[in-house]
Amino acid sequence: MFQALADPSRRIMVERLSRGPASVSELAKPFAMSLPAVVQHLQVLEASGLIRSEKIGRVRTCHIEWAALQTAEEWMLERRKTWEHRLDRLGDFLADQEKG
Amino acid sequence: MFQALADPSRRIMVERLSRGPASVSELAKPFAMSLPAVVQHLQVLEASGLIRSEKIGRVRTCHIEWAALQTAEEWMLERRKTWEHRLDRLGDFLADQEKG
DNA sequence: TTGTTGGTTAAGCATATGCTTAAGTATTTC
DNA sequence: GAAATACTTAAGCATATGCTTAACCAACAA
Repeated sequence: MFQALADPSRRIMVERLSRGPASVSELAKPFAMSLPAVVQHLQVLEASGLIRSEKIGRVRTCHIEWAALQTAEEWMLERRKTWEHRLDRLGDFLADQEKG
Repeated sequence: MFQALADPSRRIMVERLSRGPASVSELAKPFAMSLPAVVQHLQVLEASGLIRSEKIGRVRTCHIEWAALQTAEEWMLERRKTWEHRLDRLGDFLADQEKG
């Protein structure tokens, strides 16, 4: 999932999709690359769970799967919590030093 | 930066460092890979701004650069805000439909 | 001063990644 | 039904990535 977000083009696609669903060719517009390349990126995003897509007629529509993005956000949060907890303990230690 | 977090080994290193600073060999312990491999990972992390390190005597100590992790977290947040804003507008639209 | 520890440099290698072109296949639209 | 649209499949290719081994260097420690 972090892997999927590692590529700048894919992040742009996610940004676009956070503004609402879009078709493959719509997503391809801002890029100079070929359509198959775009589709490959979308496959990576879909495999990672970050987006979902369904095909109606001949157009495939993609949309964000919010839950997945939340997972990544939670990982960050978890790191920060640990970090802050550590700083708290350090603060307690320093306060104890002062007292004692 | 997302690129740096894309690798599982590097994420484990960041997790370890969120619990406090550590030396290179300390960070290497949980891994089966060679020391140069670990150092290469640390170089990627440092280049991305996620960690910093300084060498004292012969031991290099690494610690998290919190600001960078925050940047990634903010990106996620930004996506969610856009998404929620979109849902709000959709809600307004539906409410208007109901009234009209 | 000799060895050990902690890390660094350099070279090489296998696989993964991001892209391309060329040739399909369904669906509309005219 | 012919042409255009919206992808899809397949093959190939250049570069990046993650790792290895082998040698090296600096700082302690015995």
